[in-house]
Amino acid sequence: MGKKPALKVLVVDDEESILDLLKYNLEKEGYEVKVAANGHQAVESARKFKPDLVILDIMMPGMDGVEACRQLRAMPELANTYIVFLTARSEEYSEVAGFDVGADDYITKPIKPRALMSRIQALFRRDSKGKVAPAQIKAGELIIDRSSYTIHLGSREINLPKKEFELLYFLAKSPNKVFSRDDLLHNIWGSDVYVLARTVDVHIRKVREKIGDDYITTVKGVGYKFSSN
Amino acid sequence: MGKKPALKVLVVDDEESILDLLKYNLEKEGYEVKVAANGHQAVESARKFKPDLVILDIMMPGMDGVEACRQLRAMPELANTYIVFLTARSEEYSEVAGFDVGADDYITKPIKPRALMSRIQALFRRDSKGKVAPAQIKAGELIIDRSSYTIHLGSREINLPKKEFELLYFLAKSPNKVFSRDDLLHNIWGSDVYVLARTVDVHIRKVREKIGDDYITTVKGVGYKFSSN
DNA sequence: CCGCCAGGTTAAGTATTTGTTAAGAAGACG
DNA sequence: CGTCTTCTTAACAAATACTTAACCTGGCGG
Repeated sequence: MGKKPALKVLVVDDEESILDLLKYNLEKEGYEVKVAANGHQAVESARKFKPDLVILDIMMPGMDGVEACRQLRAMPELANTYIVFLTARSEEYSEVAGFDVGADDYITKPIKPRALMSRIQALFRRDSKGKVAPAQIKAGELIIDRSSYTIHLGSREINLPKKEFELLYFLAKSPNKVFSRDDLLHNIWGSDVYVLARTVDVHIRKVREKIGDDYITTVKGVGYKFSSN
Repeated sequence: MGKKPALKVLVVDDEESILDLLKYNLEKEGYEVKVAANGHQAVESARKFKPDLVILDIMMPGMDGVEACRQLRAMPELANTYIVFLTARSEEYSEVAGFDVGADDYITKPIKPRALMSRIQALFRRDSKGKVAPAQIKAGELIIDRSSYTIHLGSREINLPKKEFELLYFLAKSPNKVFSRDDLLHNIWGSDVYVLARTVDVHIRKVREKIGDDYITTVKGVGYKFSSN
């Protein structure tokens, strides 16, 4: 799984306990979180922070959530941002008002952390589906099939562990292009994972052991490439 | 690529405000929309209109959604039509009833326009991949029969509980394709059920216990797949 | 020749993921 | 209601993958 940069979430509520609860849970899930205590702060923070998701309490002193949402929606740089309302169970009326100003979902208090996290992941999931990663790559005798997560070499089916598979897949996706170890680490391990660059060598070796030495070429002093001859 | 004809949606609800809301949003997305206020109108309209999708309120005076669905499903010309139920959040029981009569999805009120549109697009996207749920799947010694909710392994008939059956069926429907635990949860448990991903493991184990270890393969770090060797 | 550098190879320890079991919760059913 | 089944969670065991470190090899400049 190529890790992506952390998704950014802005949480807006006037109750500090709610902010803490959400911040704690979101960060535990790997999101980058900022908080704001009212509508004005929210709008201001959003402009700089450019969150992927704003969780917005409807009832707040000063600028309320609905108005804040309207202003957020007016910011073109937040066109792809999800806005989710927090409402007390009773304030049903707000749902309607909320969707009118472009909210994507709403969450009723009291907050159930696990359900909430699940829901947020579902929101983002839709988004990321739109990627164009070929499901199958062929090169000579080799077929790399992402949907079944298997490799075929001639008639033989080979099962690679995740990292090895991702490594081979990543290289094969751009044949003949050389990637440095750091490129590979960044793209396959993720930007926030700290492992030694030599780890790549070991994985390369294991892949070669399984598919032969013909497909991955070492470019000394630079890195590795997938050769399609 | 030439433009395709607009997809047709029939919305059935006894509340006019709901009809308006859905019609407005669907048309904005480019769908061709017709509405009906009750089950009878729905069935009648569907016969002529041949919608690609019917959004059907469960609770309606006169013929209710479940019965309407049954009648719609009985129309051969609607074999490829999706039927989605609208339910109030509380009427959980209806889910079961709904799927029994052949609904493809359900949506809880209150309606969240953007989320709903996303979901509908996802439905149609699935369609274009050409997946029509087969009633019977065979693989080696194994026969999975959806209509009787049983499986046969060689000459032995096995009864699986619902979740285990759905899990096996879902995997077998796309042989060799790997699904993450989250994929499985969302497709089998539903999008608003919050259970731990590890729950899937336990069900997988129970299925394996009954049909043997040969059919479901673990792809470490990724998920499970049905292997059709 | 020698020593150095980059990568190859191996093996061991560590970490992560999955398998398995069991117990309790939640439902179904009479 | 009580009983039985199914579902979910938690805990521990087992399997496998990942990372590191150490050593090996071959090329190349001094």
